[in-house]
Amino acid sequence: MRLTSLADYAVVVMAAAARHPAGASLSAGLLAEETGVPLPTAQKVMGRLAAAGLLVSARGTGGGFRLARAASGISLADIIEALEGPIAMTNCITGSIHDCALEGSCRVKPHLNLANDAVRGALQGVSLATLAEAK
Amino acid sequence: MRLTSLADYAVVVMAAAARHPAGASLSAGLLAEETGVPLPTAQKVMGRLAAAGLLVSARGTGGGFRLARAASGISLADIIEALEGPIAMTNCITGSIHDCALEGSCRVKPHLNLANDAVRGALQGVSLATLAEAK
DNA sequence: GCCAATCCTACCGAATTGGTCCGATTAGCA
DNA sequence: TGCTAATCGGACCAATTCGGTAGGATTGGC
Repeated sequence: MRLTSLADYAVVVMAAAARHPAGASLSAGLLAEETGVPLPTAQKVMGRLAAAGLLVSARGTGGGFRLARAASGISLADIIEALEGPIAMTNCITGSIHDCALEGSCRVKPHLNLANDAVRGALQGVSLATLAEAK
Repeated sequence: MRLTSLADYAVVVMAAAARHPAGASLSAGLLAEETGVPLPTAQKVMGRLAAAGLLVSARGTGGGFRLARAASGISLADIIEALEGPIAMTNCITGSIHDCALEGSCRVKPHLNLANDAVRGALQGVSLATLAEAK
């Protein structure tokens, strides 16, 4: 139940980006310096955030990243899913993967489904706008 | 945000144990057969559950495990913590570990604290008694 | 006193993660 | 119009943790 450090960095970087005026072009170097995140790591994190559609990237001189949508429309769950994949406590939650030998006879799965929804809801309830607030 | 497969197995095994009469001596082999969990894995999982105080172990012939307390007094959070350690989304949540270079200047930590409490609360709200129900 | 059953500890291979480096692309300028 | 500088994008590599296995220690029964 711990998120990876890359996801952790992603939250910090996104919060820093949200403090800038909307639409501004933010390079990985700038945000790395503001947050203290090592530059190479920031690059990787922002690349994945862009691939997930949370950031829009522009290459070349003067390029950089900007938020794909308003900070209030991005949730903590969105950021975590961008780095770690779907929020699913167990493999059997996501309908596509079926590598659990117990599937079918498992008697706790329905209950875990409810618990998973509760966790996911808690993370979706936190918006990036909230995370960017001063304190 | 995904729990390890050992923690997943622990939930299944504990739920199976909770379906037996309270106080009965349950060997790892019995529960492994009932749940479909491989025996060596079940042994390891139950050993950790005993170390965490959720199960009480007895050695020797006729020995085995039994729940340390009533199923209604054991939460999903307890089981997960027994296998994975404290439920803390980030390292900086637990007061003892301080290996984050951003600490002190990090501006999102207070918000993550709230999110972490929400997740933990969701898991503490699910009792083993509920997990053991038929469906 | 011996034997069988059971739990406990230590070890090993494998997969994911975290980090680094180099190449591809674009805008600006001479 | 060609060149340079700046930036993103993808590929590679070491390290940590996870999952599984095997052997040893302990206890109760015959």
